[in-house]
Amino acid sequence: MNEFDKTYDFKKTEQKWRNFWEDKKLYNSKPNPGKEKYSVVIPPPNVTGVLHIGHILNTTIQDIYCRYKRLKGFEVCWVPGTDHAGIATQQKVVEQITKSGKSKSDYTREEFLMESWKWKEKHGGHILKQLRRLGASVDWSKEKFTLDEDLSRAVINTFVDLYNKGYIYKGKRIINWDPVALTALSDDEIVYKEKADKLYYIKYFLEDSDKYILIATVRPETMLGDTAVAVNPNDERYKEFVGKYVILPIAKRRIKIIADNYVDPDFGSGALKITPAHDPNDFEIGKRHHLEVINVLTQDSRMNENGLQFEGLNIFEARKKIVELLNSEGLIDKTEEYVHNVSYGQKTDAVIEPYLSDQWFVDMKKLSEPAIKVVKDKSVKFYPEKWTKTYFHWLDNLKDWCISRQLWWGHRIPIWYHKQSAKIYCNTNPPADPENWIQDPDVLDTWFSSWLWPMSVFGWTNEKESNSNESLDYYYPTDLLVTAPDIIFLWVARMIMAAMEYKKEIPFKDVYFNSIVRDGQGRKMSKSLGNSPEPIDLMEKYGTDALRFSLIYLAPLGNDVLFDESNTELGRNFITKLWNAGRFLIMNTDSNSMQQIDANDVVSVWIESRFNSVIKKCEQYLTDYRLNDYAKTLYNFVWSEFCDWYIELLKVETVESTKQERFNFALRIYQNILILLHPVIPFVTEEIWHLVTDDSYKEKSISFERFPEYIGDLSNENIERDFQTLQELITGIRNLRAEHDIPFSKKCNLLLRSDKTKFIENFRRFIIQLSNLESLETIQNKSTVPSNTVSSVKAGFEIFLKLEGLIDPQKQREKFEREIEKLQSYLKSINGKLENEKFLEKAAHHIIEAERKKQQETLEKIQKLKGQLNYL
RNA sequence: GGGCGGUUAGCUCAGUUGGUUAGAGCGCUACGUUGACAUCGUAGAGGUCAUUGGUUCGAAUCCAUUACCGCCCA
Repeated sequence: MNEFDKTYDFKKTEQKWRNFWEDKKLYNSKPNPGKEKYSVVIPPPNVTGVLHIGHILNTTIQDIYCRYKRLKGFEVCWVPGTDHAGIATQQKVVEQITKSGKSKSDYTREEFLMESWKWKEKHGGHILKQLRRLGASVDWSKEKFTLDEDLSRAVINTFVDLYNKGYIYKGKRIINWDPVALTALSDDEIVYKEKADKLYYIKYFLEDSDKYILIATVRPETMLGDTAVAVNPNDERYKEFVGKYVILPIAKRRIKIIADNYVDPDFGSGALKITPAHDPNDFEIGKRHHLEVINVLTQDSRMNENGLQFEGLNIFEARKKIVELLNSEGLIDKTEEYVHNVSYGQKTDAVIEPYLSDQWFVDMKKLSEPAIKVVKDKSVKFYPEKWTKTYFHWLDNLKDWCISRQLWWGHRIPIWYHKQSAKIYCNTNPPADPENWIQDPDVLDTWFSSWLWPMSVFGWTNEKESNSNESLDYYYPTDLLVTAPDIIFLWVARMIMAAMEYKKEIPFKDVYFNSIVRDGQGRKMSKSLGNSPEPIDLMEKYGTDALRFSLIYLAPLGNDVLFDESNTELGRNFITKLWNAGRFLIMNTDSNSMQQIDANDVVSVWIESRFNSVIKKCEQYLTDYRLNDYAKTLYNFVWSEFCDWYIELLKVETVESTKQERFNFALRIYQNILILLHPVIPFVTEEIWHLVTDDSYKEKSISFERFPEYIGDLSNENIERDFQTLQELITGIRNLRAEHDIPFSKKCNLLLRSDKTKFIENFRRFIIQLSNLESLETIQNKSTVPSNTVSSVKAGFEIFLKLEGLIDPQKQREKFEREIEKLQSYLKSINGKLENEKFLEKAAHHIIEAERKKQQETLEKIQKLKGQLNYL
């Protein structure tokens, strides 16, 4: 047997148990028809990802459920993996290439992909190593990657299938175009910076009229692509113009004046030039009004052939020339200084151009209907439920999903265009005559593979024969998904859609949206702010279990958690407490045999009753996904009951049972506490488990013990009530001592006035030892007490403490008067209720009874205090 | 602008279907090393539950209003 050191040293143990679990493949799973399964798929982190505190919370929650269900006897399977993160990975590879003095254009697509795979082999999966460190009880043999051969097949087959069903189409859309990198960017790759610009007010004359409308714009160079002028339909100033035409300056084109609610009458002149090719809002307006779309820019942000005499100039030169020309024609009414947000490419620092381009879309309408239904009818349950509102709101306002990305790293779109004809070929296999076709260069959005994840990790490839296999049939649908709420649309909703489309079955039963972890000031953890504590550092400083426990303790269901490094102390201190309790028990136990011992003394019966209710609470909280309550329940029980009271009571010699019986029983309770705590703090509970069990457990893990069961018969209300009285009495005595500055080390003489002589005799030894008394005398109610005592009233007992020195009667009197006053105001509020006829008429019976009882007790206490006051 | 959520002790937060003298951790105060534990023990101080109004015998809890804060979507 190992030794219990004075404090728990996680550095010595964590690695040991991590290896023990992994080497023995304890958490590997295979379909076992004899057992009920519990399956979870990890939200695949990005291969370029590094562990942040949010992952710790997310992973710990999944681990708690996997470990809990294992302890409940389920066949648990937790699948790990990563996604290929198209944009992020490609960026990393480009960075690497740039560092070596080359550029992406020096590589062919194939060469670039080889570099990407090399990068992935070298750096990818780092985050999984970090999750391993966290103790995640995943099945490593099932690790998946979204670019794995079979998962890729699922993606391509799904594209082809949706294309053939007519759900996928190609369309024009405004995207963020980086004119330097020559690629579309996602919104995440853009930074906004404030920029001082000029707002030009340009006169657009009405056709055949000397009236004009003023148009305010910061981008006059795009006016060559204007195809309408829009005003707000409620704007009285322009009502008469709607439906008429203006002549666009310079281009001299005739464009219509339209009315649209989008226009803000208070901005600029209240009239807006509409350039559908160069502004996403204008594009939407253009669609609504069937406007022509005229692109005036090239891919590198120069004026194209539609730029007339300005063709070839970049946007800044063109702007200058156009303003000059307008000025010379007297068409500029005024200019204003204007500060606005301009988007720049994160990497290139180029001004991002909203650019119209061809993209692939999924028509989401039909896919969304079953997805709404299964959440509405609670086949899929959200925890906390409030997120269903966000979910429905999004689905009700669903837009089509743009799935094409101008990248090389990812699943290439299985579309080929015929070189001569306009024919399009869509198939999982390339055309038979590849020389006559060109494949679409784009790849699919990474989420287009993630949305298949709960199916594809179990071997589903969207081929007929893959619809049923041993793994899929056994593990699917999964039981729980734990994820952050910010990807409810990007991921959760789409997984449900894909599952309903292809499996005709939900992908998971429960969805737990974990808290967002913020810093001490409530800011989201972010790399640029540098406010995220490095989880690995915290794990090294406080221990992995301490970090896990602290986060769970602090993260209530549904609220964000503000996390500061010092919070980790909470978990560390708790673990030390738990450790020391075990250490003490072992120090006092001869054998650590695992034999069943029945409680045969009052203290054991009490703790068993208390522990029994803790089991019930823990199970309920786990079922309800109230993890911080689960952690708090155990924290409070271990610290405030097991250690503060039970262990202290254990130290008291009684005649009822031998020391060995008492301590062996205590050890049994303690072992069960370890099992209850194992899901949240796996390392330390495994370590202690091996210290408090005999050699036959040497090769076993606590992970496969049985979760203790709640047994109604073990609850004993009478004994619990007695112990509550005992605790109040002892606290009252200690309190009285503290009030009179009697150090705890000094033994006192005590007198209890009460008729509950039997109670006092039963608990005499406990009262004496836990209050450190020299003597304990009992006298009947109404007996007189010797002078030179200080007193108080607690739990229905009158407590008299004999003092050696002089007593200050004035101080005593004031104390009593204060207390009586407080009780009387309390009594008044109770009387108020009991004298209220409506209360008596309408309140529930047990509420009234409780008030009567309170009234009675308060009256008695006041009486006793008054007696003591008079006695002074 | 639309949607969702929050406001309880100095700080961070619990408070489950309305019925407590409104709780916890940290911090604070006093005392303390009795053979598990100073990463500790014992005791204590500290709150008009954001505002205003309503429903009710009874509101931190339900409804409405206002103020402030946060998130998502445009």
